[in-house]
Amino acid sequence: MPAIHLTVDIVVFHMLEDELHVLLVKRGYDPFKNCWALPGGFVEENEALDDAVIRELKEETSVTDVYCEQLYTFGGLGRDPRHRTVTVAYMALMPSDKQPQLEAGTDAADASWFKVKKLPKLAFDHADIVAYGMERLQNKLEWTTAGFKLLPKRFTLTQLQRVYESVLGRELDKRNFRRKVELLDVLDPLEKFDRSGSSRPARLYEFSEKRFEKLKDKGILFPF
Amino acid sequence: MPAIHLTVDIVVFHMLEDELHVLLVKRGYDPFKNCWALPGGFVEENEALDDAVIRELKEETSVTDVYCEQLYTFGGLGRDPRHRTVTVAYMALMPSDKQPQLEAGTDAADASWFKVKKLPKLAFDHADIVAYGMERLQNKLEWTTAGFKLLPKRFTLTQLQRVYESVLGRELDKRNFRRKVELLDVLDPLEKFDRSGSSRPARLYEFSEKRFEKLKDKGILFPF
DNA sequence: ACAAAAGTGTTTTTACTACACCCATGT
DNA sequence: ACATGGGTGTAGTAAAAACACTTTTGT
Repeated sequence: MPAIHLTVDIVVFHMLEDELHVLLVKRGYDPFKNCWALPGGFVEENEALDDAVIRELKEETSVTDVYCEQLYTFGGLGRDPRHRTVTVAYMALMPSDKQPQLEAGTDAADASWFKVKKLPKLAFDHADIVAYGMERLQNKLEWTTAGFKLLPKRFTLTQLQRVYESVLGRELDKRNFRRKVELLDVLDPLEKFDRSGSSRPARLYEFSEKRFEKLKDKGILFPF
Repeated sequence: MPAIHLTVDIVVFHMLEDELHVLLVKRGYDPFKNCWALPGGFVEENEALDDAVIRELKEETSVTDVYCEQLYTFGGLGRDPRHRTVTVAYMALMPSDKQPQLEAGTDAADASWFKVKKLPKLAFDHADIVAYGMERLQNKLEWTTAGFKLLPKRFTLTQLQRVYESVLGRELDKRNFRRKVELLDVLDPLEKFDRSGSSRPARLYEFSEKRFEKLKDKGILFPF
């Protein structure tokens, strides 16, 4: 059998202060020592790919139960200067109410969040992987309910709009956005309000899985 | 290093008699001896993933220069009863004017085309892979110019419509389809006609890469 | 009272759907 | 002359885009 090393790398997206961020770890060892890179690591022999992702996420953020999705497998020669390494890239959507404890893992000296608009130089071909993840997230946003997976359980419509704006990289019209959301009919309005701002309180909403399922039954798959 | 075997499997799509077909090979060895399976094989240590696909395609069909695209990596446990095997699935679009010579490869006793509507039982999880490929092709058809890659250089509008109908699995309105194609403005009409039928000859067209590039410059990315 | 974000409708434009007949050729 | 697939236009409907003011709270 050819000695091909198999790893997973994860683009973890997270909303901080109305801006989309990505989790990076500072590498403690060569190659690319002290360089920022995506969290990830080797796949074990008796471990499914998806389980490797869950394990790595837990090791580096102590967070479980986040949405994960496979992106693409990068298998060119010369990705890793030392070995032939093929990596299966994933993205994860971490809700903004989860408080990840960024722990220095085995081969990670440090970890922190970076705005997708201002990323440092990355190790390996990880810049390509992040770009691919962004593209996927942008597409998913318009076809699926991925946007809600970046928000806490209760959120305001403006928060939701900020997710869309930050991911798509452009401003959206408030009224058209809200009409579209209302038409979708997957949000439950609450009798609670966000009073954290210094202006008129904003109504809080919850995403309703039940209503979303009804849409699918009607054949209206992803009206977003 | 964990002993994980890495393979590629390819869903080769091809139009035959106005119907979408998939290439399958009959396995000569266990596991799944005499069972139909997707063409594919092990990735070599000094070979990029994409090159492995090209090599396998050439070995089994003697065809080169076809459009290939990575689909998904299947990495669950127990896919292969003997080893831990991770496979990177690809799809290929073979134009209907390429005449593949289906050769009995090293581990393929036989090879032939099957209508996607009437597939036999497949080895491993290859049925899942074909289903995934179909889904991808259907999506690509509406957003990209993938449809043209299944046709010969010169084709009639009806041929093009048959591709769409066969991939999407439903009939389309002739006039609406033709208006949409005209609006796209990526076809060059020729002063040649297809006289193979026993009725009025149909005008032949060529896909124009130049015009397609212009669309992209205008920001109209994929109007299909 | 004022600053700051929340909330709310209408019009215009554009894309999508449905639908029926004549045309050019081979046999 | 006739059978066969090629070729063409219009009207109705639904979705998308552009656009400005009033409301409610905290300070």
